[in-house]
Amino acid sequence: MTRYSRQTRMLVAIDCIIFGFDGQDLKLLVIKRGFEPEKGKWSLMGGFVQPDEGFEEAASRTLKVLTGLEGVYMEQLMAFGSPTRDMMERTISVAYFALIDINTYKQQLSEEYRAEWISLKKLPKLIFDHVEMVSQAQARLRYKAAIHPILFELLPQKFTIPQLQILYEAVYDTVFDKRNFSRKVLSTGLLVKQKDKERASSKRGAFYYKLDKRKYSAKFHAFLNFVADPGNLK
Amino acid sequence: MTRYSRQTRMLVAIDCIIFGFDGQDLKLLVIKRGFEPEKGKWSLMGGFVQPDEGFEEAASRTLKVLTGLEGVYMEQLMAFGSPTRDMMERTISVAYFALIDINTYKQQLSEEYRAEWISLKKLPKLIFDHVEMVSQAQARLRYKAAIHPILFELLPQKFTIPQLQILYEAVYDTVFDKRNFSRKVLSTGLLVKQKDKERASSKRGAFYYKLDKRKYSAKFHAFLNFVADPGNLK
DNA sequence: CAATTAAATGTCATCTATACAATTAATTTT
DNA sequence: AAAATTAATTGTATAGATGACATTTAATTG
Repeated sequence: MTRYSRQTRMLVAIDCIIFGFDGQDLKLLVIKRGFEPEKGKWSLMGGFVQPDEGFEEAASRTLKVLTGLEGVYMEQLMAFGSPTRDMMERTISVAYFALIDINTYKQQLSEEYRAEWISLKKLPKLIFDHVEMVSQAQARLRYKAAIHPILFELLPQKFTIPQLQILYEAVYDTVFDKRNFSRKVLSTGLLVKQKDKERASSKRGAFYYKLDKRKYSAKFHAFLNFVADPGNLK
Repeated sequence: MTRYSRQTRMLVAIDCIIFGFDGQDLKLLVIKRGFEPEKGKWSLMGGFVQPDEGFEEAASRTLKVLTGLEGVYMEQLMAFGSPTRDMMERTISVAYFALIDINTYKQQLSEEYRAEWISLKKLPKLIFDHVEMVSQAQARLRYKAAIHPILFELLPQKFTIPQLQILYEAVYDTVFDKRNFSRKVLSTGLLVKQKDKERASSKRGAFYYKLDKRKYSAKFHAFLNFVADPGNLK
C-alpha cells in the first residue's frame, strides 16, 4: 500500500503526570531529564510512542520502567501539540495522569532515573509545557474527584476517615467540616468498616475502612457528589 | 540543532465531531470521504495537522472549510492512537467536538465536501475508528451538559423553554417533567425573558429567552446541576 | 363562542446540604 | 489512680433542592 503523500510526519510522545499522596500532601513524580535538549532539568516521565504500540501501552510501559508499577489507575488527559513546545523538533505529546499511593510503592522507584516526589504547592520549573500539563491534570483531578470516587486510588487498601478527609482537603486546598464529611462519604455505602484501628496519629485511634470493590465498580461511573460545590470553594 | 534520532515519526490528524440540533433531534455532521483509502465512505471531517499549526488551529481551519463557521464552541475530546486505526499508515488523530445550531448555519455548508447531517439514532458505518470517536464524544456531551450550561451552544440566540427541554431530552434520550424542568433552568438565573413569543409550534406561543452572557461566562466553569442524575436515567 | 392545544404557574412531601455541639475512647500527665 | 488531654465518633435542627403531581391561562380553530 502507498502512503499519504506530501504530509509531515511528527514525533509522538507520551508524558505521565503521576500524582501521589503521602498522608499529608499531594505530590508529583518528576525526574531529572537524562538527554538533550534540557538535560538535567526537571521533567515529567515520558517517552516516544513506538511504531507498534498504542498510547495506553506506551504510558503503561513508561510507568512500569519508572516505578515498577502495573495496573495503576491511569487515564488520558489530552494531547498537547503546540508547534513550539519542543525546541528540537515538532513533537506532540499525549498526556496521561496516574494516581498511586506513595507509601505502598516507595521502594520500587527506579534509582536509575532519579525520580523524586515533589510537592504541588511549590512546583519547580519543568521543561517544555510540562507545567501546563500538570496544571491541567490537577484541574481534571479536582473536577473528577468531585463526582467520582477516584481519590481512593491514592490511598492504601486500608485507610481511616480522617486520612481520607486530609486527602480531600489536600486536593481541594480547603477544609471540610469533619461531621459532614464523614456522613457524606459513609452515606455512599462504598466503605466497609474494619475491626482494627490506626493508632499512630491519635490516642483513641481511628477505625480502618476498606473499599467495597463491588460497589466501587458499580458506582464509579455514576455521578455521586463527593464534594458539594467544588466550583465554589474558598 | 539536531533531531531526536532513531524515533519513528507519524502522521498527525485531527477529526471533528460536529453536533447539531435541528429543533427535534441531535445530529452529526459527516462527509463522504474524497480520497483513498476508504474513498466514498462516510467519515468525520478531518485533516492532517500542518507543520506550523497547533491542534486547535487545525480543527478550526477544518471546521471553517466545511461549514464556513468561526468562533464555534469546540473542545478537545482526546487523542486516538491505535497502531491499526488507519490501514494505510500509522496515523494518530486528535478528536475535537463542536456544537453548532443547525438552522442558523444551514446554508453555509460547503457543497464541495458533500456534508450531511445524520441522526445519531441510526448512525451509519463510519471509516476507521470514527464510530468510537462519536460514541465517546456523545458520552462527553452528556457528562458535561449535566453540569455545565453547554447545550445552549446548540440553540439559536433566541429560544423557548419548551425548545430547550426538547434538546435536553434528545441529548439524554429521556423525558423530563416540564414543570420541574422549567423551574430548574430558570433558577440558574442564566435566562433572560424576551418580550416576543415563538408562535409556530403552539396556539398560545412560548416566550423567547436569551442567555445572560455575563452570567453565562461567570457560571460556565461552576458546577451547576442541569440534569438531576444523568447516571441514573431510565 | 365553545373547544382545543400547549404554555405557564403552584403545592406538598421528601430528601439533601450545611451549620453547629456533645460524647467517647484512648493515652499522657499529675 | 485520677485528672487532663487529644482526636474520633456520633447527633440535631434548619434551610434549600428535588420530584411527583394538577390547575390555570393565552391563543387559535372549528
